[in-house]
Amino acid sequence: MSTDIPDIVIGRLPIYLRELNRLAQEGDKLTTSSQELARRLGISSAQIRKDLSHFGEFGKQGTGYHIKFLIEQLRKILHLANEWPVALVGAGYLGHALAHYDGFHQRGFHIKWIFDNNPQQIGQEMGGLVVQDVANLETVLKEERVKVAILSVPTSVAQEITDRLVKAGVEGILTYAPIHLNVPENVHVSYSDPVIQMQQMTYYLKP
Amino acid sequence: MSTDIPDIVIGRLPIYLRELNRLAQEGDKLTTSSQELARRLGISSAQIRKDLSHFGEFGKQGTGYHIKFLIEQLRKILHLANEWPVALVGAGYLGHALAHYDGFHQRGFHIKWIFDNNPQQIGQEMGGLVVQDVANLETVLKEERVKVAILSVPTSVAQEITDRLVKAGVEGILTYAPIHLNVPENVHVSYSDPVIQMQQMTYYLKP
DNA sequence: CTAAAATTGTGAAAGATTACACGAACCAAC
DNA sequence: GTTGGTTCGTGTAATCTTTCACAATTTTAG
Repeated sequence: MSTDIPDIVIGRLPIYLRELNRLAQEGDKLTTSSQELARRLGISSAQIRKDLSHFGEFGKQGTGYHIKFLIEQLRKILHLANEWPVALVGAGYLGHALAHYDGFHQRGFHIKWIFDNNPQQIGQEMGGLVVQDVANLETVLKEERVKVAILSVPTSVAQEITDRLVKAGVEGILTYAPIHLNVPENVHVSYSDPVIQMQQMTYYLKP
Repeated sequence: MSTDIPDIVIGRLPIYLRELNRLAQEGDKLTTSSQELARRLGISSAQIRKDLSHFGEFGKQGTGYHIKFLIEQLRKILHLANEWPVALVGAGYLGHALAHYDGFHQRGFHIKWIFDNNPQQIGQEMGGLVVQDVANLETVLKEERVKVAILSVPTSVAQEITDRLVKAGVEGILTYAPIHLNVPENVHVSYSDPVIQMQQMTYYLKP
């Protein structure tokens, strides 16, 4: 009931969760249907039902899904019941933007530490936190048992910092560095490179 | 030879291109192989060969691929021969980071305009550009025939700005707003929501 | 109470993607 | 030249993913 669920299914659950939260906030109704979600997300209703069916029977025929109940179920499935403490490495422009983004807090993540190696940055306040010396990375992460980190460092040091994060016990990394990272099998890496996304789009456009 | 190439194949081409550029920069050799690329990117060599075979025969048995030649081919395939002018909408923290990111320029994109609706921001310099009033969005985009835009605006106005971009002729949008955007069929949207990525990872982690 | 409408969960079919494995081509060494 | 080691491109098989379509259940309306 657990490990054989396709990654691609897991990948859609947060999107369902996000839309369900929007529905809950709109506050028009208590329930929704796979069809309504499908219409709002531009995917098929059968896929939504099939995806959810991997985890249980959350709906009711004729009625659909109770919004708040399904939100709770998805939060449990995705291990979002408790807030995840997150370390941010790299306090450049992007790190700055991430530190100030309030979307994390509302959706299960709390950036609690920011690290950089720039003496000009260390000690400065940023998004309610104080930038710490990256030299202390291992100490803090081990002590606080931090499991997830966000990487917004220059490409040249991305692999090196990754190795240090992994050694310090981190098991999930969201990286903005435009390179493939080598990590052990038990560590999950999620990539975000805007240029890759742009280059995928331009294939479909006339120059 | 064109429209029947799977999206998922197109999605990997920029990743190959990125790694090829790294190889070219390292400057050790003139050629590489599907095996070397595969090892460096963590995917199978057969997949790389199959993907490339959709577009032609770029390699040579026994030798592999000429790095610079393959880079040129991929750039053509992805329509990166000429630089794409890009409009950035939203000059908050994230817009700020994007405006200062030099990775665009090096890889085929040039952010040429920044728009915002905040009078405090309008007229200010940002990443070598002057923030313009979003009221002028349509005028500028139509006049300059801008095809791609990056959206870093608050969720509340994302759909509204999207509609305006589409009306002004934009056909590719990279959005950081955490909602699904409704667009006509001919418009391509690429999503980037860090929380979605984090939530996908936490499924695989013990809380 | 009954009939019509809505909606789920799912087995089976269809479709898409990846991996396998091998002939053909090329190179290097002797 | 011939041999041995590489590597590509690709037809086929295997695997994975999506869609279809329908019985079962629930709600709504008369």
